[in-house]
Amino acid sequence: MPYEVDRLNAGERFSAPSLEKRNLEDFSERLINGSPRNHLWDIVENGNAGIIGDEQPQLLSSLREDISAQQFGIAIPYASPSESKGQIEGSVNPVQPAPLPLFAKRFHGTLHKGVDSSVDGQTRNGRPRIDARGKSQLLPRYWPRFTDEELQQISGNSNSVIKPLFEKMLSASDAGRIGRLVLPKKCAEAYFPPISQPEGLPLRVQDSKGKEWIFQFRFWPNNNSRMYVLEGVTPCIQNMQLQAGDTVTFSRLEPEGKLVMGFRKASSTSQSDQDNETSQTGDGVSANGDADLGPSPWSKVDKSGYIAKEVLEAKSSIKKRKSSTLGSKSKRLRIENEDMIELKLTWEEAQGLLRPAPDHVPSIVVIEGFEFEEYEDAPVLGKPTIFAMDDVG
DNA sequence: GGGTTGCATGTCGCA
DNA sequence: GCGACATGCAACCCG
Repeated sequence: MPYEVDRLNAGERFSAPSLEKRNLEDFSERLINGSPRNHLWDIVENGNAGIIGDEQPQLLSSLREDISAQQFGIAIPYASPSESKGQIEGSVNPVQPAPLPLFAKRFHGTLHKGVDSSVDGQTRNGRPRIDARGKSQLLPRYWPRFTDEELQQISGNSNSVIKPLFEKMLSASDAGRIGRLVLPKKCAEAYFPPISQPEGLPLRVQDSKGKEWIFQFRFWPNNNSRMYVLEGVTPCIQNMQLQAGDTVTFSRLEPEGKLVMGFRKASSTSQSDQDNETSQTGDGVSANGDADLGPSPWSKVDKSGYIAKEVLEAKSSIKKRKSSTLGSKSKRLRIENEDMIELKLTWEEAQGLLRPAPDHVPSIVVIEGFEFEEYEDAPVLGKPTIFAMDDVG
């Protein structure tokens, strides 16, 4: 799959310490805000009917919730009229991946695959428009961290492009037997069809091995807000042998519009980065559920975190879940500490990924003997953009 | 009695 | 202070 890196010159550097706080905030917001709107733009521009066009009548009948859902398909992102309008007006890359994790080191391996400067004009500075400030702002822990291998695996050999949407670490209750996966509100509202009734609607999701699941996407009234959940996820979670602390990822196949659910084992994330070793269970079934699919890309994704755990560990995952002595809070702390380590590493790496926004000349500031380049505008972070070609190239 | 469902409540992080 | 989220728990259902 061809890749491009927007406006990234590895040789150029951006002086991170010189970033003003507001610029960093701007920067992240621009990244974050880009995704949902970009997707809507895809739909509007490409006339993408999502998966509805070829979906089961049963599913169609369930999509009574909203006319927009019927038009755009299950995977429609929710966007307010104003947001939609703003997006249409915007100049975005039609196939730009969804929110880029600011310091996601798993993109690291992709970044040197080439630079295609020909697309610079598509997304000015590679940044989504910056209006709708604060809207659709996803917490960093929900930013998807996909490697190119992961993306390729999900999209398979088809011409589909995969759009990372978000990811979520499974809590104890998510991975429990109740079968309810609490969805981050902003993610749910951004990437799932809008629902007006608590009953919600069925949502068809394809897992990483192509198996399709139907979850009930719904919400509960919660104070004056909503709490979005996916119900009926237990079979899927058990099938994937997930447990609390693991991460499920949501992405979307374009142009089909299919929601794709992947996962990442918590225990393999850090270890895999150190080991750089692929493991697969003895029976040929990797822990991500890719059973005997031949040389699956999962099997070679050393850095992706999609690394199989030992088969015994996998088999005992349910028992372990019950016997886990880690409280959810302490587990969360532990995991977030791991993220901090990851963040530190990636920040160093990110130094090489940042470059100043064009048309900005830095002012040199000397602080304690060190020279810093100070920019008024936020840096541009190179990121892998998957682009698809149509019939005419 | 066990499982499921729907809501309430506590905690935490962010503005 | 408020919103989001994790989880507790009571009500309900079903075998």
